[in-house]
Amino acid sequence: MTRATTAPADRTRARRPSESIVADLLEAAAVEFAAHGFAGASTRRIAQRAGAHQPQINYHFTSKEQLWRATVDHLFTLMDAALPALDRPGPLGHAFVDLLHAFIRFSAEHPELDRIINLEATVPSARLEWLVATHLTPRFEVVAAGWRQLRSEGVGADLTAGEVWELITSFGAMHFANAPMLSLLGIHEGDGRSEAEAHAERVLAVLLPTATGRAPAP
Amino acid sequence: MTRATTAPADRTRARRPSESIVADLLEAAAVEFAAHGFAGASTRRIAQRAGAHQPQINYHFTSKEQLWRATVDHLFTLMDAALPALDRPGPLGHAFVDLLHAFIRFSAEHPELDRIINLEATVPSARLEWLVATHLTPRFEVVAAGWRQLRSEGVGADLTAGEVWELITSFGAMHFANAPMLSLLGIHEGDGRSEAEAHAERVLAVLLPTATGRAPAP
DNA sequence: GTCTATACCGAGATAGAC
DNA sequence: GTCTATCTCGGTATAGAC
Repeated sequence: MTRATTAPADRTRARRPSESIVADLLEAAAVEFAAHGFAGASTRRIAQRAGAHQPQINYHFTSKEQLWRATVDHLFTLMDAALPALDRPGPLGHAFVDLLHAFIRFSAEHPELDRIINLEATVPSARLEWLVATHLTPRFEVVAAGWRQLRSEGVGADLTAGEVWELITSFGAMHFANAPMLSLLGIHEGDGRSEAEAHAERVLAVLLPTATGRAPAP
Repeated sequence: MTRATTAPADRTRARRPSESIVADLLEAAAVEFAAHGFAGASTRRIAQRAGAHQPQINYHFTSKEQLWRATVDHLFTLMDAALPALDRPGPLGHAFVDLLHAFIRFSAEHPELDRIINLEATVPSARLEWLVATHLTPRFEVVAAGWRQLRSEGVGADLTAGEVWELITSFGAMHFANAPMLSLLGIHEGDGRSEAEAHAERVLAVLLPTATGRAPAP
């Protein structure tokens, strides 16, 4: 493949038509940052994975740090597009169930976001502060308000909003973020779409044990 | 402090009496590996934190990789010393409750181990294979056998052994491993010893909702 | 066993031709 | 905007005096 011109084809990497380089760099950066963390990831490898040259990262993103932030922004944009709103018309419980299913499904398809968040979560840093203030806090507020409303209606397990958030982001997302380890352990049935739905039901069995016709599997 | 000899005191680091260097290096390595991952941690910083010189790491541990494995071994040794056995005399349910309390308490006191595991869990590697085969699989087998026994006695929520393992290691341990993020989010009340007990009760409320006089808080 | 000096490599970032 | 060449820095590991 790679075009058959008269020029030597054994170039380090075929020249790119310059169209989607930024998008390709963001996608490659998500994989590398998720796999090795900010410090461990290298811009050389990111560029190589995207079929670009390393200095193009500095040209398009100024610095490695800016590339990291753009990558996180990009992944959250993808996630928002995949999640339904919580304040739509109809029963809040149904909206909550749908939101959780969509979140788990997204975590299965894009484990990179949860991995990146977990990699930053353990040590204070400017990146973590930015991540929490920019992306996590606003979303937590929405979920927390929804959960408190549900609880005031007598629905849901006896858990605080914070505990619900922790349960969803740890137990819910870790199943896919840590898939390589769980696979070696013999847990993790397979990455099929049905696996995401099954896992969402597991989480819901804990959060909404008796609500809206939902019950623990027999 | 640091001894007042005639020699210049502004040495990079005071000379060590050579007694506990290995132990100090292991402790420093746990902190640095937990904070930055294997690739992101640097042997220079580890040595500096331990009050040693960087080449001493290669002398005592041969390589960075061997230092990492020794660090993991060390942390698991600490954990084993802090956990009660599951097959002691008496009701298995009680032993299970005690084990979980001790595990959560250890996770609160030594969040480094869970952090190191999570940092490796997301990408296949020789280190991950070693970690799972050497340390995780044997312990998982014990917990899984205990859980299946409990279930056969009609005790415990309707969860597989794998799901119980995931719940404990993610929701149970993440509360302390990700404390910096949760603190910025406004979750996480404080690191007190009572916080560990409270969190263990939360996990048990999910795992053993109705067993042995245990019930969800009113 | 400890410490200094250093070899060697790969990192991020920049300059400048194209 | 792209690409090559290169600067500078920090990484791991090793040699050899003490």
